[in-house]
Amino acid sequence: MRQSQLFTKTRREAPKDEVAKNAQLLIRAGYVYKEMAGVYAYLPLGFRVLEKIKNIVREEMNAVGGQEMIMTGLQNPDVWKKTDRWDDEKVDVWFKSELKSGGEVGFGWSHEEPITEMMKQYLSSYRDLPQYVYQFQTKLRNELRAKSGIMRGREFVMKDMYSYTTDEEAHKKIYGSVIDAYIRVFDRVGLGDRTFLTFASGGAFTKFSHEFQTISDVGEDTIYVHDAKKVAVNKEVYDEPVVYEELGVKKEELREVKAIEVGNIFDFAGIKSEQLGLYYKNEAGEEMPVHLGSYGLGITRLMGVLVEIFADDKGLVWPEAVAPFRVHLVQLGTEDEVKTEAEELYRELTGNGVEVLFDDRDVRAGEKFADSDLIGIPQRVVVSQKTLTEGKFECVDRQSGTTSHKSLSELISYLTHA
RNA sequence: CGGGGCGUCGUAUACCGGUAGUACGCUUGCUUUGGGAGCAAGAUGACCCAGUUCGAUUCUGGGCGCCCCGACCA
Repeated sequence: MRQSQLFTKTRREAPKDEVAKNAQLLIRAGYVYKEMAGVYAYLPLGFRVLEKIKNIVREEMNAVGGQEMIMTGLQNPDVWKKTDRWDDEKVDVWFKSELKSGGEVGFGWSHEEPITEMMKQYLSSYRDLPQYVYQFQTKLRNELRAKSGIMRGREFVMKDMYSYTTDEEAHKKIYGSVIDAYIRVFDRVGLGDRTFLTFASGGAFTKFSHEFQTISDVGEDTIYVHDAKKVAVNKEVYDEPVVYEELGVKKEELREVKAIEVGNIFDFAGIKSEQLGLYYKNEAGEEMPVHLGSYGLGITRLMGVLVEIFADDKGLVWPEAVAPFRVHLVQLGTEDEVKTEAEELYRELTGNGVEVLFDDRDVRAGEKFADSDLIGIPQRVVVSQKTLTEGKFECVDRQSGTTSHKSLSELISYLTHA
């Protein structure tokens, strides 16, 4: 993409009321636009990052047998009444509205009820099971207080998967597979070494749930990590001896850190199915509740976490797997030779499947470099008289700052194989 | 929801009970071109409502919005 055609612009300063690093940088670099408190639009650059993250998650969910679909944003109150979660006293994040034709609707803050209700149409025999379905949905939550930029908004994108299985045993199998899939997701986006499978409170349904917590000072949670075993315990269940039995670790071996929840997986067992009436017939013809598991992963929050963890004092630094582009091609100067070479390189790279943001604007070098640093694309390739005289291009790694001079063929092989 | 803070061109930031200034951005022109350029000329602003006052962007009250701390976050 040509930067001269990108409608967003970078800014020198962040709006004064944005304090969160993720919001400051994402707004300054033109990735997001704040519509209102806790509600952000994702502009072309931000959209590309989201899509990169989603595609990684999508691949991993498909790999464990997930079937992608999409539920509705508007929800039927009747479904939630069956599980006693329509009442504002029970769920305090509801957005609700009235239909002009009469009656109420809810705005989806979660989807396990509607999906399970829907599944009654399709699951009736053990032969229909197991099924794993997932979606990327915009969740709407009437949070009392939005905060931390895109980390905790009233509107955010989440991947939620649901597993429908015959029994505990089948459930455990997929549950374990999803844990592995999540670990791969966090590895792939570059957070593997600081993201921990964490024991947490199970709420009303089970004794424990599992969270995926990424160590970060901006986190809202306190967890206790066991580095060798790569597991952790959330403070909320820290004192329960059962945890240590399950984990097989000693309390003294843990260290306390701040962390942010990026995923949460949950075992509903048969409870929700019983409430909603989702039963199947087993081989003996007996009616059994379908065993439900729920697997959330915050897509937009993950993007915020990546900003918080990798950004430096010059701006964003994207891990390659989620960067909006692979290469920031920067043309310096407007001489014919430079222009021709830059255009040629742009064609060559895109022709070889490399995603390129081409800064073809007629602005000064300092501004281009500053913008390039701020936008945070992994590789910067500079085309200028300075290196053209030796037939080379300057290549700068955003994260390390390492600079090298490469010929066209070296550059293409470097960018297409690395 | 409890507590605190803040609303001035697009952004940031001054000042003031009496013509609202600066920087960046934007428009036009010339120069400049490897780390957010220079000169010149422009365009653009007081969140809303009420009160006090000869006069309110400024003071008072209410509303709305935004941020932070806490609570909340199956």
